[in-house]
Amino acid sequence: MLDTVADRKTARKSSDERRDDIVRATLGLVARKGFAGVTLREVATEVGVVHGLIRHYFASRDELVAAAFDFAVSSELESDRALLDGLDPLSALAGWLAATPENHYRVWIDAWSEAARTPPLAAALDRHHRDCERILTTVIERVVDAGLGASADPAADSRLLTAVADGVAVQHHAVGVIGVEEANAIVFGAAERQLSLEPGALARVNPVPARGQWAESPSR
Amino acid sequence: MLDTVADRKTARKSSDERRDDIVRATLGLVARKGFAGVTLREVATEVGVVHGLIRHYFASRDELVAAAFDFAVSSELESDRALLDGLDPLSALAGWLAATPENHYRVWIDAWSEAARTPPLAAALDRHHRDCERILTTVIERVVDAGLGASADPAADSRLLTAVADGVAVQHHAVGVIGVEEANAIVFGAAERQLSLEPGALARVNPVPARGQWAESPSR
DNA sequence: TCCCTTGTTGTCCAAATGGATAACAAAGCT
DNA sequence: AGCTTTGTTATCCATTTGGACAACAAGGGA
Repeated sequence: MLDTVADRKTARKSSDERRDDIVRATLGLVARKGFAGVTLREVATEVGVVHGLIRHYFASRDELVAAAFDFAVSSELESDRALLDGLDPLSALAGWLAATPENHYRVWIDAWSEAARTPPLAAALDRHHRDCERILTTVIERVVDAGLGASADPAADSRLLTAVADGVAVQHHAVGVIGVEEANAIVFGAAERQLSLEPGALARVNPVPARGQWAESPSR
Repeated sequence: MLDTVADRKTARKSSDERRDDIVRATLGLVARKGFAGVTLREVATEVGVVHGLIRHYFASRDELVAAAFDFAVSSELESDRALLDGLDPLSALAGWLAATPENHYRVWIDAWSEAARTPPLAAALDRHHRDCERILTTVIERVVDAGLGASADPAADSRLLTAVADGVAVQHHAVGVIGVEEANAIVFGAAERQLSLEPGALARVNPVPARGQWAESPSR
């Protein structure tokens, strides 16, 4: 029998592929509806399968959202490591501090509120946050080593700038009182002042390297 | 007949009183379970009534949580205004920037994530955020007028310090990577640097005036 | 005191959700 | 080709939730 287009709908996907689709769809749904708003049936619909199938891959709804968050954490970390290498210190710093995409940050804001009620999520959040601070610390040290700026305590500066970036992201993504240019201006300005860079050093980095984010399921 | 203890359970509360109880209980529940996790039945149980009664005061669940959030915003704003008056500039600044209570901030973090899906909540959040920035701007201007510090652009400094405070609050309340002393130290340090205060000026304010928060239903 | 307003309860209902299970079908192995 | 594994579907179920409604009872005004 010919392998017609109509046959594709019965084509079975490999286990890994399907699992990946489900996780990605879940993550996208988390960004739109929040952790508490994710529904097995909605995930299934998005993937194009019956909701019972999800049970075949994940023992429970909690396990599913945990897997989705883990995926977000690791894929982000992966792209972050990639960002670090192969960029001059100032570009790396600017790229790290620049505003991240909408759905990207929504997941984190949701994670902040859900962490209090979901211990495994809290653990993953803690891990991710420390990783972020550590990465920024390294970037700061590179800037200092290159003689482009100064920092008496890179770890402390990293913590402060992380707070600024998060707070600005809230103003930008959640509250919506500032736009992306203004958000970047505030964060860049704070970093320049804190690290004794020449004013405008970060704003001049162009184009600002964009931090990665998970891709929507590519097969749909 | 005597007004015995047993009679109290049949005592009918005034409309305003009951409504207030419901709103307060809802707000407490929002802090613990998040906006999406609030259930009419749970609110009713906490207040000690049947869940159907809530419908008598609020047309829908959405209206209830909106009312609860409005209450949080206004009661906070009220206590904030009170904080402003009758305090010297530095104490006001320190009191404003100091870490706020746990359940207090949980509501805001939840609001950040829910605002994207609940327009009225987004509106209230926007209003509140601007109020907060304006209040801090005023405090900064008082500090400058008193000759205790400097600010080229109080509104911009207010925005930055608000971001720092929010970001630090996330690290403290949601992620839990820092304690309350460390949180205050970071925010105070940032403010001292940004406003050219003498180092330690804010940390020396003692006792730091505590910002108010809504009270749990007092009748229970 | 009678009555009307309204705070309050108890109960019912349809919809949605997470989970369980049995039948089925596509792959892969021998 | 037969058989086992496992991806997949179609249903079923118990539970929870927001909402609707009728009956009741406490207060307050005439």
